[in-house]
This record gives sequence, C-alpha cells and structure tokens, in this order.
Amino acid sequence: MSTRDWILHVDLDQFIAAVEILRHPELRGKPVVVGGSGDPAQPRTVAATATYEAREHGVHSGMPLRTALRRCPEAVFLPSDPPAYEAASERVMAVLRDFPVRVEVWGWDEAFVGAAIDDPEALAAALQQAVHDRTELSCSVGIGENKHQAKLASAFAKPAGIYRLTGANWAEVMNDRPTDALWGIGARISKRLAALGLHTVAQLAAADPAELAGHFGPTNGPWYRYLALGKGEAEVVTTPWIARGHSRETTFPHDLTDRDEIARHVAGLAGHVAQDAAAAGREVIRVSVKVRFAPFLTRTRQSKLPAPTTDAGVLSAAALSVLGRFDLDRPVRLLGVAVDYTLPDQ
DNA sequence: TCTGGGGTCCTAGGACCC
DNA sequence: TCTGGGGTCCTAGGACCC
Repeated sequence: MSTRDWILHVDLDQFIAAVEILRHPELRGKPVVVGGSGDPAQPRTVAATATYEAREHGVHSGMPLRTALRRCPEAVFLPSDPPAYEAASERVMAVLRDFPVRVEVWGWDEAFVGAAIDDPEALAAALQQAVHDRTELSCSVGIGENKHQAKLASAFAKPAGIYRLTGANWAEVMNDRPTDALWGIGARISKRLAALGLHTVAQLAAADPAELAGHFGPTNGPWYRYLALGKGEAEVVTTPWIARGHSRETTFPHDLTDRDEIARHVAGLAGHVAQDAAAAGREVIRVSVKVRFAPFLTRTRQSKLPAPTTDAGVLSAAALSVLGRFDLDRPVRLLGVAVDYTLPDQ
C-alpha cells in the first residue's frame, strides 16, 4: 500500500439519543423521544430525535411530539438540552484531535478528518475505538477521496461500521440511485431534475453542464453534475469557522394577533441577538425579520444598517422598523430576528 | 405527521450610476 | 430626445444541511 491523502467522515450514531441514554442509563432499551421542553402535549413542537425502540412505533425526528405520543404512548419524552450535546461533542472532537490528523468539525455530531496514510480503514477503526473508550459513544466512519464521498460513505457504514467510497466503486454504488442520494441535492431539486428526464445519478452525471446551467444557474447547474460524478471539496479546514450571521426565532404554541405583543416579541428577539453578537465579539451590518403567518406562510424583510453596530438599542429599533413594513393582517405563528455580521476582511 | 431552530449559499430583479 | 449597456448594491425568496 502507498501513502496518499484520505478524507474520513466521522458520524456519531444517534448522537442526541445516545447522550441522553448515557445520562439516564435506566432508559436504555426503551422508546425515548427528545424534543422541545419534553412536554408531548405542547403543540408545534417536534422531535429532535427518537431511539430505535421509538422508531419501531413509527416515530422519527421532525415528527410533532403530539403525533409521537399518539403513536407511542409508552415513550419517555425528554427535553432537548443543547449545552449537554455541545459538551459531549467537544469531548468527541478532542479525542479526534489527539490523533496526528486534521480535524474539521461539521456540527455537533460530525467531523471530517484528513490524513496522509496508507491504511484508512485502520485509522477509522482506531478513531472509533478511541471515541468509544473515552466517551462511550459509537460512531460510523466513511472513507473517501473528498468530503462528498466520505459523507455518503459514513451513511452506508451505519451503525458503527466503516465504508469506503471512492472513484473506484462510485459508479457501481451510486449510479442507479436517485439524484437526492447526493449530498447537496434535496427533494426539490431532485424533482426538477426528474422533470428534465434526469432520475438517477448516472443520468445526471451524463447531462450537459450548459443545459443544467440554463435551468439551475451558472453555479448550481454544473455543480449538480459534479456531485453526480462523485467529486467534491477535498480540503479539510482546521481553522475555526467564522459565522456569517446569527438568528433567534420562536414558534408560538398559539397564534399572535395583537400588534403590541408582536412588537414586544420582535424587540425581545432583537435584544437576544444583540446580546449573542456582543458575546461573540461581532458587529452587525444587516437586520432581518421573519414572520410566519398562520397557517404556514413565511415572509422576510431586511434592512442594511447605515453602519456596523453592536448596540442593542439600535438593533431593536432597526428590527421594529423592518417589522413595520409587514402587513400584520393575519395571525402570526412565528417571529424571528436574524443579523449578518461584518466579516473580518471587510 | 398541521409542519422546530439555527445555519449557509445562490438567484433574480429592481434601483441606481456612469 | 423615448432610449443602450455594464456594473454594483440591495432585497426577497428558495434550497439545502444538521
């Protein structure tokens, strides 16, 4: 074997559920649903995750808790606890960083690992073992020549396995799959591709880039074909990510109709975002307000600020000004405030 | 299954300017 | 006069992901 660059995608299995089971060992083997404040009677709250035992009853992440309760009345419902998941994630990433590899954190429960080695399966197994020894968490590892291949491979490796997807087996493994099997093509684009006669990965790979550009834009169109060929980003970036922006939003259990109450909520969200921005040491250059009307119509309005700021009063005033451009003539189920940060090189 | 919250990036169209 | 063409900025929305 010869040494070459490999990308490994480390994906923790059932991350949130696994963390909760570690904290509540008595729940092992039981149907558990995690989400919201853990109250299945609360409307407009969905499951963040469900254990295999709950899935057997037809419960899955994204499902309203009330539906989950109906399907699995004996399930234990737990509140979502982001700080606990953040802490568990940190412990896992620290394990990965102890190896002589490059680590790019990709959310709570995922990381890309880059290494120049001759036996990626051996590295994958060593990573799994170390993660399990030090955190009691299980992970799957995908091996590829780029992030796209490695990411898809880790899904094939679940649970707790190792899978290699490269140019050598790409066509054999992927060609007959639907286009939304690719990382970056979802249901909508897949449907539009199908309308053009492009149903499978192989068909998309053979499509004319110029025609794709005509339908999906100069960047996206050719990019989809690129994905179908099994290509993708191959650089593991170890420097910390610099957030482009930040947001806070709330779905209300019951619709809001009172304008003053709506304004109070927007001001509160803006204050929260301002506090977050200050804590992150970032300046804000744009403020957006999101309103989701009942039943589910979402609209956004935004405004660029005259100058970057961290001032909570300025942000609240800007958010309220943007809110004033909405027709609040229908019941409101969600309000959100988002900001764009100035980037360091600007 | 009456549909969370937090992100990123791309596109299209209008305003404005030269 | 009745109308070009390019470039940039800004906004709204769409799509994807975890």
